[in-house]
Parts: sequence; C-alpha cells; structure tokens
Amino acid sequence: MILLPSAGDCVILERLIFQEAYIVDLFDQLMHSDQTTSPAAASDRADRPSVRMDPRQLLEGLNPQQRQAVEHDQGPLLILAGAGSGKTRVITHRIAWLITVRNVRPQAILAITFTNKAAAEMKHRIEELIGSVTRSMWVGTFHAMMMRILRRFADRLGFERNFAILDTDDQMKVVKACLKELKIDEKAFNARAVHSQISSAKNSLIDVEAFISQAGSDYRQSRVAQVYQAYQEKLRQSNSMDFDDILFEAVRLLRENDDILTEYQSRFQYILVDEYQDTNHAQYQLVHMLSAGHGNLCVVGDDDQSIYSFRGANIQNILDFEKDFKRCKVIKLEQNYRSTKTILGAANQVIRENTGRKEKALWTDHGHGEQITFLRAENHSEESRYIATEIQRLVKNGQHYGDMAILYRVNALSRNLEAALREQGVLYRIFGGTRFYDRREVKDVLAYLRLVLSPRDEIAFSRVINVPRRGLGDVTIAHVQDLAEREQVSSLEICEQADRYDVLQRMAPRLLGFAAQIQGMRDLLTRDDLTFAAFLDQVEQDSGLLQEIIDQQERSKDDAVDRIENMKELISDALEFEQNLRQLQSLPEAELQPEDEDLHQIDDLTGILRAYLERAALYADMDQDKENQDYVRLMTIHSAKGLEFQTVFLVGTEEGLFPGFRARDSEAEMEEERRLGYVAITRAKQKLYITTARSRLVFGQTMAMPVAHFIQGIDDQYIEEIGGSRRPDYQQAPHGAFQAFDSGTAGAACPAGSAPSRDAAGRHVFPGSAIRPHQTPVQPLPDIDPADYRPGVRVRHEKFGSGKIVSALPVAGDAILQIEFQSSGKKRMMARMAKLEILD
DNA sequence: CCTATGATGAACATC
DNA sequence: TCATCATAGG
Repeated sequence: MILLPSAGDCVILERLIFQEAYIVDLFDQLMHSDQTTSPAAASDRADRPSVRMDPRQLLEGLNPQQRQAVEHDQGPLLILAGAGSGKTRVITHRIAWLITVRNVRPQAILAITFTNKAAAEMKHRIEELIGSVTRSMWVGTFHAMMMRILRRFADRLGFERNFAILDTDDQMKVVKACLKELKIDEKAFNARAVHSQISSAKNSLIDVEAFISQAGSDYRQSRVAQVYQAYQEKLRQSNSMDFDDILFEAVRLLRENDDILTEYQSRFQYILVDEYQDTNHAQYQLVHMLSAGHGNLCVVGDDDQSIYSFRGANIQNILDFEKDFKRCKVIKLEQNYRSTKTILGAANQVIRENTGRKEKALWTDHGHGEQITFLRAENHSEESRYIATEIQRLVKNGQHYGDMAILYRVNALSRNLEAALREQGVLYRIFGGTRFYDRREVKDVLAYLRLVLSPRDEIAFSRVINVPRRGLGDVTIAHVQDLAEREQVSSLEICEQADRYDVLQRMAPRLLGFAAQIQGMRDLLTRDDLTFAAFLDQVEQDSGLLQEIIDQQERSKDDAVDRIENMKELISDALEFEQNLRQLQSLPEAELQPEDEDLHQIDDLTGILRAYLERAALYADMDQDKENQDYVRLMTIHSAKGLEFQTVFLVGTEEGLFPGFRARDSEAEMEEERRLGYVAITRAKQKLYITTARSRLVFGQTMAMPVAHFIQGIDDQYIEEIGGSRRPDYQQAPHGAFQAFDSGTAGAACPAGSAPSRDAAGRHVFPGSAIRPHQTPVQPLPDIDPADYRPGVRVRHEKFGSGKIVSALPVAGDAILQIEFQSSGKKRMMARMAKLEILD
C-alpha cells in the first residue's frame, strides 16, 4: 500500500483510517450493481489523486457564482441551485477542489446524495476530474451511510449486528398485526394511515413516549400511540429496523454515545448534502450533529424542487438554513444551461404561483426554441397513439429514441403508453414499477434467507412458515407465536421444540420439519463450503418454493414461468454479487485486517448473505439505466428528477390525476404538485409536449378529466394547442364515441384473462431432505443443456426410475419437464434439479 | 385446515 | 381494474 505521509498526520492513524475507508469502499462498490468494477480501474488505487491537475482547471468554464461555491472555504454554505444550473458540476468540482487545493483527505469528506444512482454518478464525475479518490470517500444516501454506522455499533442500541431491514410491505404487515392484537377495528383505523403516522413521527424524531404524551387525552391519537408502541416492540423482538428506524436509531446512537459522535465528527471534516430540500427532520438532525464542531457543511438544493413530502421531507430545512446556521454563506445559481427560453418561461410561470419560496430568477442565454405542444386528446388511447406516432415522426427526422422521455405522475399510466408504443414499433423502456426484489417469489426466498441469518426475525418467520403450504393454519401459527411470546424465545425455537407442547401435538411433525429445514440451511451457511449462488440455489430447492411453482405451472403456466425465471434470476444475481466481491477482495489491499469487524466478516458465507440482504433492502434499483442506450425512457416524474432529455412528453396532466385528487383541499399539497410540474417541465432541453385526455379510465370507470389548473396558467405565447384548448372547454364528445374506442385497445393492453385460474394443486408435504439435515457435502448442481430435454426423450430418475418426457418448457437455462414414469405416473420437475440420466 | 368465492377497497411518488 | 380480505363449504 502506498502511504503518503501528509504534514501533521500521524502515519499510523492515517493507516488505520485508510484501511477502514478502503474496506468501506469495497462495500460500496459491491452494493452498486452498476459499478461493475473493471480490474484496471480497481487496481489503479490511491488515496491521493493520481492525476494532480492544475487547480485552475477546476474553475474553468464556471460562472462567477459557481466559482464562488467551489472555492468557498470554511463554514456553512447554502447553494440554491435552480434546475439545470450545473449543480452536480459545482458539487463535484468543489470536492475536487477541497482535495487538490485545500489538501483535504478524501476520507474526511462525507457526501450525501438522495439516491444511490446519484451517488454513483457523483463518484464517477469526481473520478473523471481527479482520479480514483472516491474509493475512500463516503458517498451515498443517508440510509446507506447510516447503515454503516449502525452495523458497527448495533450492540450499543440493543440490536444484533445482523438485524433485518423491513420494507414497506413488511411494515404494513406488522402494523396490521398490531391492530389485530390491540383489537382495533381496521376499518376505523386504516393500517396505511396509521403506518404513515408512525413513519412521520419517526422522521420527526418523536419516539413512542413523546407520541403518547403528545396524544394526551385524544382517543384516536392515543390508540395510534399504542400501535406505535406495539409496532416498535415487535420490531425490536424481531431484531429488525424499518427504513425510518435507520435514521431514527442513527440519531439516537449519536446522541447517546459521545465517543461515537466525536469520532465521526472529527472524521468528517467536510460534509456535503445534495437535494437538501428533500431532507426530513431526522436527516437535518444528523447533519447538524455531525457538522457541529467545524460547521463545514455545504448543502445544495432548490426549494422549488422539493417533491418528497410524502416521505417526510421538510421544505423548511432549506428555507430556514440561513437561520439555523448563522454565519452561513448563500450562493444562488440562477443561470440555466439546459432548456430553451420557452420551456424555462413556462416553468417559471408554473412555480411562480407558489407562496413561501425563495425568490429566484432563472434565466438562460439559449434561444426561444420551439413552442410547447399541448394536446387535448379525446381519451387515453388517442393520447398514447399521438405520442407514439409523434416519436416515430421525430425519429424519421433524425432524432434518437434515447433523447426522449415520457413522464407521468403515476406508474399506472405506463400501461396505455406501452400498448401504443409497441404498436408503432417504438423502442422504449419502462423504469420503476415493481422492483425485482419486491416480487412475491423473490421476497419469499429472501425471507428464508433472513430467517436463516437471523432466527429472531419474526417477520420473516411469519412470511414463510406456511409458504409453501405445509398444512399449518392460522390457529397453529398463532399458538406458536403465543408460546414464543410467553417463553420469551423465537417462534422458530418453539417449532424446534414443537413436540413439547400439548397444543402443538397434532402439528408437531410439520413444525419440526420446518425447523429442520431452516436448520439444514443454517448448517449449509455455517459450513461455508458452497458458493453463495449455490447456497441460494439450495435454499430455493430445500424450501420447496421452487417445487411449489413447478406444481402450479400445471394450470396457470404463464405466471409460473415468469416466477421461475425470477427465481433463477435471483441466483444469477447472487452469483454476480459474489463475483464482484471476490474480485474486490483479490486486490492487494484486501489482505489488510480491517478494523471494522463487521466488514471483515464479509469473507464467509454469512457475511456475504448479510451484505446481500442489505443490498436487496437498500439498493433495490437493480435495473440500472445505461446511458447512450437508444430507447425512449418511461418513468415517473419523481424518478426523473436530476435527469434531462432533449424531448419530454408529460402525459396525463389532468385534475385528479396530476395534481392527484388528494391535493384538492390542501394548498400545501397543491404547491407540491406545482413543484412536481416544475420539475417535469424543466427536464426538457429542446422540446416539451404536454398531453391530456378528455376522458380516462380511472378505477375502471371512464371519467371526464379537466386540464390541470397549473397548465392552464401558462402563457399563450409559449404554447401551441392541438385537439382543443387547455382552458375549460364546454364541448364534450359524446360518451359512446370513445366507449367503442376503448374496448378496442383495452383488450390489447391487458391481454391476460380477467380471472387468473388458480390451480388446485394438493398441499405440499415437505420433502425428505428437509427432515434430515444434510449429512453429506452438497453437490453443486450440474450444468445442463435444456435442448437435450425434448418431448419423447427417455430418461431415468434415481428415485422414479425410467420415464418419458411428455413436455418440456425451457426456462432460463433450465427446463420445466413433465415426465411420464412407468412406475409412478406423471411428474413435473426441473431438468437440472432432477439429475436425470438420458437414455436415448 | 384448505380453497373458492365474492365483496371490498384501493391507487402517488422512494430510501 | 386489480389485489387483498372475509366468509363459507369441503
């Protein structure tokens, strides 16, 4: 390793810090699936800029305000960066400046971004400037950064280091369980609403006690307080945190432990926070605490782009920054480098209606460009068809799919568009929607993994205890959980001892079988002689999850094939994850003993599993967008934040949809919708389309949709209207006309039949392998060629003897076979798993 | 204890 | 429209 002793720094100290920073970065690279580290880049390591550039270059091409921001030295700094004002440029150059000019060690910099993607982008751009320094920097989201600290000090908070992270789905289930336990009527107390109250309480750092006292004698509130209390208790017993806890507990950790706070305060000499307008109170507090000593806090944001209040974001954080940090410097970036005057003008008109914003005058020296095209279509199919044909027209004129994006308020709108785009042969890709790790079958597998890793994970337990069906019903499960509570042990332990309890007598064999299954998997884990992918493969099989889907394939096959593919995909994902890890570990530095024990343990299967589960929870954006890919991008406005496109189609800008119906009676929410509109409009560089439909299917009903109010306010000079005025039109097309139109395309849009036929497969009895833990080392499954398994081919199975393949369906390098055995009739199995001998 | 059925209610964005 | 939930019947 190369050590560059810097003035005044104790070499040993530097060594330690460097080591941890290095390992921390390994972690980071692992988490970002897009960061498939090239060996070349990886070995080009240095904790100092490898290319020492002339610092003056860092200021080149910057306007005076940008320069000022980059060169700012000590003390708090607020950069108000309007849309398209070169914000990222300023941040990255500032970091480069700090390192090269101010001689700040990279590991003394903490840079917080809003998304993982933004973090990757920031690192990339810094490296372009000064080489691979980012590997020892902490760059990431609040959640990811705090997780590092929390893992390390989990014990101080009373958690085990392998605590689980609950996603929204899990959280909901826990809330429901609490409601049930407290005998609260779910109709009077909507679980969703209660959960959101708990969530915002945590984001505001209101703990259970404070919530209770705040509720006072208010019946409703004190009931919610009870749920909050029960909820926290359950999480604690399950050794789990939810998303909000990650921040909440981090604050608590730093508040209650002076030594830890001091350590991180002195480590992070410079703190930068991007998208500061979207921080919540907990995040505010974290930043505050960490920067308390030196006050070298630089926040960047735009109050007009605050669009995450649903997540607890508090726009006051940015509005009050000057009050909170007295001697702070404020720099406004008001020159827009992105859009035409027309687009900017329209955007300004939309946002100007908001009150209580920081006055900014965004300007550009670009030309006026084309007018904004406003479309008033009859219905959603016409709207989508217009967009599709327009895209094709633009492409004929030399534009690229990759320069265009279609933005919408709600994911559901992508459906209609998809049909039309496909029809017209437009290349496109949809972002967002159900994420890979959120798919049911994937979550089931992950729940097994969680339970294997952390036996106390009650939430994972209840998810998988009867999945696949083991003939264990609500009553039995309730008994198990009651006993667990009474005896203060985990439900899994009750299962292990099921034969000791009278109430469980009847179901004891099944419970024991389940416990043995988990134990078997845990043995595999601790024995540590499998690759991670092989381990996951084994879990998918031993759990019976895979077999269950195969059985189901009998009837409803469309769905089943997808699900099997997802399970296979999960294995490849695990493989990739592991390979990345190995590659990183093969670097020379990895031989060092990291001071951080947690990261050290990433060496064995258990460590990999823990890291993998964390990634699944925190870094769920699996399908990363590759730049320069030539397809139209479809996404929500929220996920488009920070991006820009030559041409933008903003669809469904209708009252009730965008702005959503909930914003109706709340001026605050209305303002957020306007900000959202502002964000959408400012994504466009050259050309903007705003489209609406006079009628649209909402909740399966055709509804008349008025044009969004904030669009009506845009001046005529900026807009060219097609299909009608954006101002209220009294002329409605006859209903019947588009009724017929709808039924024509609706069928094509959703080809799946209305009633997904459920199959009546008999319940799954646990396989023999489950009861007997594995005695012999597990053989990795053989690679097979799916093409070998064709209908008519005769095969031999070690248990069922010889048989003939009736049908074969290739799936992800494997095949689902139906085999007619001479002795035991028809069976369904996966080719690879069955270990068949081909007889012909 | 499982499954099918029909009712019911939900739908906004993300770490 | 789609998914989840409660209920009834096997």
